[in-house]
Amino acid sequence: MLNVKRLELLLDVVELGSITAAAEKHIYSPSGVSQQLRRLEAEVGQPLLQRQARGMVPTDAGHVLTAHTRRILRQMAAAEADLAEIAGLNRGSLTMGTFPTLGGSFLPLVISRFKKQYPAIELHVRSSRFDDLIEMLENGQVGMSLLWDYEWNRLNPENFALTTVFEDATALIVGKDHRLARRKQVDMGDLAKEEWIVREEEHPVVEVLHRSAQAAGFSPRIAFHANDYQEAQAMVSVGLGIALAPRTAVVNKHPGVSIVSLGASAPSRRILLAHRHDRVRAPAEVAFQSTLLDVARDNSADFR
Amino acid sequence: MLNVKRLELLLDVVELGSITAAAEKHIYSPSGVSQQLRRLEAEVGQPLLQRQARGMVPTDAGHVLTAHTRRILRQMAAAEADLAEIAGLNRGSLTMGTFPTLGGSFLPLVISRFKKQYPAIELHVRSSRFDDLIEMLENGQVGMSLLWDYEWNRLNPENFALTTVFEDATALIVGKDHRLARRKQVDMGDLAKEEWIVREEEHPVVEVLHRSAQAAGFSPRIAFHANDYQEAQAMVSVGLGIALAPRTAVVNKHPGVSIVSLGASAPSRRILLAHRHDRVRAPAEVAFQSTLLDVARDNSADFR
DNA sequence: TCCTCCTTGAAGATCAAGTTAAACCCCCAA
DNA sequence: TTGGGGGTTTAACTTGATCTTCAAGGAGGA
Repeated sequence: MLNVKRLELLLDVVELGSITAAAEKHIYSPSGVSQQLRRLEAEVGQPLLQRQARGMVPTDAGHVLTAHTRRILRQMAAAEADLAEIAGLNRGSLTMGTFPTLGGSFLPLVISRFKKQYPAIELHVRSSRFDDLIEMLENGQVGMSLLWDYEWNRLNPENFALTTVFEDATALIVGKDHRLARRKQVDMGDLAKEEWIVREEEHPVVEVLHRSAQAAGFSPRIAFHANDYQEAQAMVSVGLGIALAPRTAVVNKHPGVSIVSLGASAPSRRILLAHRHDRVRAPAEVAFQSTLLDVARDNSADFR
Repeated sequence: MLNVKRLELLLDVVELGSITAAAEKHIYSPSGVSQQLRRLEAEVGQPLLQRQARGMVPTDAGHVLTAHTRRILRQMAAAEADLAEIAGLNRGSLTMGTFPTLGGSFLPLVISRFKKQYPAIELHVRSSRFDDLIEMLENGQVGMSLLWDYEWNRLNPENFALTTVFEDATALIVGKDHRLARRKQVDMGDLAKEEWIVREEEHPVVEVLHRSAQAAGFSPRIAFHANDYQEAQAMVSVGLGIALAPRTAVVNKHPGVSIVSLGASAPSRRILLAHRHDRVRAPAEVAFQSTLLDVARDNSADFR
């Protein structure tokens, strides 16, 4: 295959009219340029330049080759320009994962700001459950993903590079007419007599309830198993019981309920952004992470 | 500037799906390929490949770069092909295509003048039918070719670079004693009652007849199918019927016929010179084109 | 669990791309 | 004829990129 550097030299010799001029342009010695041209002619098997008293004149083959060289160099310049565009975030795409409660509250804020800031970048979001997110991260279906953990089952930072986005407190949901509805904050210890509405058994918030109840010295009585936080809020609103939920899960509050802080008496979950350690990240991904953390900082009050 | 060898490696890794496969193709060690890719990524300042459990997948930048690489490599292959062609043709030869009617009238004038002007250049002419000419253009058997089209089936200028040489009017051939033999010009409308002599059914001039007859409001009655214009003229001369022909097809007029202009009442065909867009043309080809256009200009009166 | 396939890193060998220095060629002027 | 100046070429050498080998490490499948 032809050597592009040599082609470029040929082009400059033809355009500038002499080996010396081309050598100056490339900060080479004339001798070096001469040798490269000789090799190029050997490669193509025919003379490309006619040595004349005053400089060089291309042969037919030289003409053809310089014309092709212009195209090749133009194509290479185009390639570099395109790469610069991607690095400059005028182009690119990224795919990220999230889970439902954040997909319905925090993430839309991030996406909205990111799209405003980098309108050219194609953004794909996949919402799934925890185990699927881990799998998608591992096999590369998503480049990064939002995840969560509690203090008793921390994610191992050796498996993924983890960045804490914010702490998502556990809040108490009570009916509008409940005796605690007006309180700013209550303690788990005050709730020993209550009936509870929980998510399906294996849902993590159930464990939050059991652990914090146990810490407060009682064993919760379960009145109802809900399928999602909307259903849970509806049941709370009609007085069937009270419930726990991550703060972000109830940013869209049901009109018939009140949200009360539990302070430090209930554990919070950590919201994390994860990506594979071995993955060299594209500029678009780094930019997205930065936007996401900005939004988290700006809106931290709402999730407390 | 990007290193083409590395680009080629990237392309092969992407296409073959693994570093090992690309290394085998190039008879390199996998380690060497891995190192080159790493350097390429360092050069462009961003990841190009995502290392995955099952092989490699290109990033956005990787996709863009491989696409450009294909073009660059294609361009370089074209350069080498052109050089090989020049080398094989002993400096300054060219091959062109034509079709019979021009090969028997216009083209000899061009060749005669060109040989006088450039005696050192070897000239090859291949005469063939339309479809073969297209194929020979595409696979490089001819560097340029004369072609023709009518207004209802124009050649696509995206496929070939086209230069109009001249318009070849459709003329009427009548016997010496025919009622219209003395006329300078007639209209298709005057020919509704005539018997026609045509070329074989799929010949384009048959379509010219049907279209212009239909435009003039009649359906032509066919008296004879001729194999070439000489035969057609002979049949016309004995009064079997009249015929249509491109003006250039009857520059060598049969003594027993008269040629009458049809003005705008019959469509003319366009005579074109075509060459491949991606072909950088040798000086000999450019010179030939220029001579050809000169001859067309000088002799335009004869083809009208 | 081992085995296999693949990728990566470190260290060294090799060869092409550059250098310098000197010669050469051709035209031109004294 | 001779000398000088533009330019190119050759020879010999240096250097650094590009390969290799060897070894380690990771992930999937029997």
